[in-house]
Amino acid sequence: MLDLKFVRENPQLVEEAMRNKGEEADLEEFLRLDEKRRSLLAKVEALKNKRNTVSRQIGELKRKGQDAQELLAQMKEVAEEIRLIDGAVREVEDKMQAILYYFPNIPDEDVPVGKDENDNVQVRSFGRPPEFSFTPKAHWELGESLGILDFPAAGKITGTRFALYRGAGARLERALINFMLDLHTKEHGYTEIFPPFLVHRHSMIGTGQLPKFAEDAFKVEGTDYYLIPTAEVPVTNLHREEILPGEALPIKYVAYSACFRAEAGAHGRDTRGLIRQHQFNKVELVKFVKPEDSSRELELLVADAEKVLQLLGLPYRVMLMCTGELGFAAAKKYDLEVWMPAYNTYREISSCSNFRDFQARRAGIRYRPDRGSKASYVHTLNGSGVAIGRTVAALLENYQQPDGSVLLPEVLAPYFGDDLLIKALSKR
RNA sequence: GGAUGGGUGGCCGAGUCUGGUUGAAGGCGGUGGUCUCGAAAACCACUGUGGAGUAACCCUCCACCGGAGGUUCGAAUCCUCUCCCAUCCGCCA
Repeated sequence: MLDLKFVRENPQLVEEAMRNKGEEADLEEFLRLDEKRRSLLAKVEALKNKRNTVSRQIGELKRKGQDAQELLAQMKEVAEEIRLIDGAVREVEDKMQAILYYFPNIPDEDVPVGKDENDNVQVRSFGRPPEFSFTPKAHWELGESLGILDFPAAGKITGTRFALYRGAGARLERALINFMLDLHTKEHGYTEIFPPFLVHRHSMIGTGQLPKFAEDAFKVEGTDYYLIPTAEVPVTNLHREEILPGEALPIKYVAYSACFRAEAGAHGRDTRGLIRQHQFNKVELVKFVKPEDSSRELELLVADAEKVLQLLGLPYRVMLMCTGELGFAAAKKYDLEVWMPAYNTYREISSCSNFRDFQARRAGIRYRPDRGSKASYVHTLNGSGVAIGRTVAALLENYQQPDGSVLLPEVLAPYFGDDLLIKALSKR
């Protein structure tokens, strides 16, 4: 959420941000309502002042046992007038709030202006796509022939866009979660959080999933609970409506969670494999930092996520997202894209964003720079560190052998077990 | 699910029965000062947030005692609804 005063004083910047991000909200109506609100406030506050003054007089008179009938009658009218204008003010404010929630965050100045993925800028890359002496198989083919991924079974139990992992597949998923959590806690200084997977509406609003993206979320019928689309939601809201001491910053959390996404509007895309699921696992990094540090902290966050892929030996590239790909709440975003042999291209495996004070304002997360000084909003950042399902897919495809087996990288041995070769079992 | 007790400023904690200078006693913490070679202690002063007016972080006014309504000239205080917390009982992984 943007600051009301910021919008009032910089309408052209808001306009520009909406244009570049491809977002829409009624800025003109908003500014008109703002004027109306202020004129109403001037009126009603003068009346309230009168009411307060006279009410005090009435109290005084009553205490002395004198008659206050005349003032009482007079104030009855004033009270009615106040009630009317207050109602009007609230109506205007509700409308303003509704629009304010729909203004996107302002992109950083170094974010390239662009429309779609073709305008993203590659920042750097790591590793080389492996060369195969055979035609590499897609991960779902490998997974099925190895007996470690069973999509038909998931379809039978639940439906499309769900996966069932079996045997070594299930163990690999679990191993990756632990590998990433250990890396970020032991090497990168994050504190591990295991959050609730269901949150209420205020949390969803706090991080920006609501009200605008309601159709992307799963809501539990008959309750006010939503299945989290990412651990970002519970973990960022951990400090909702709090004032953090300045010396506590930066705060760095890492959390594993299952993630649930309706994937509305993604019909027909990535229908096969692990790439796009209604439920997937993810290890998420979340930071709360001082405003002056957030640009640097984003770079560090990206580096922490990259470390995962480097250790796993997966080729990837770092992309700086253009304005059109930034998303609603982010001011700047890098995507990590991992090489997928069967797709013959790079696919997103991590998304690292700086939200500046956009989420913090919505969620009321502040800090006190020094003891005794005024509280102001923190900056929040988060990024996948990284998506587990897509990592499994990438490992299967990149480490596949001519005979259809998969040889996992050494670094996973402590988590997966010493036998890193996944072979097809003859059983059925 | 049933019963009871609670939610007040950065924190603790009065006030609610008996509505009226109560933005809210007192304490802690914080800031500034006196004292001191310096520090501690003691003492003094200051110390919430948001909004409107304004060139303005001076000032004036308005709002805020979990949240939303209501009664009233006037609500932290009375009424209704709701959320959360604690304890006990029941149920349960």
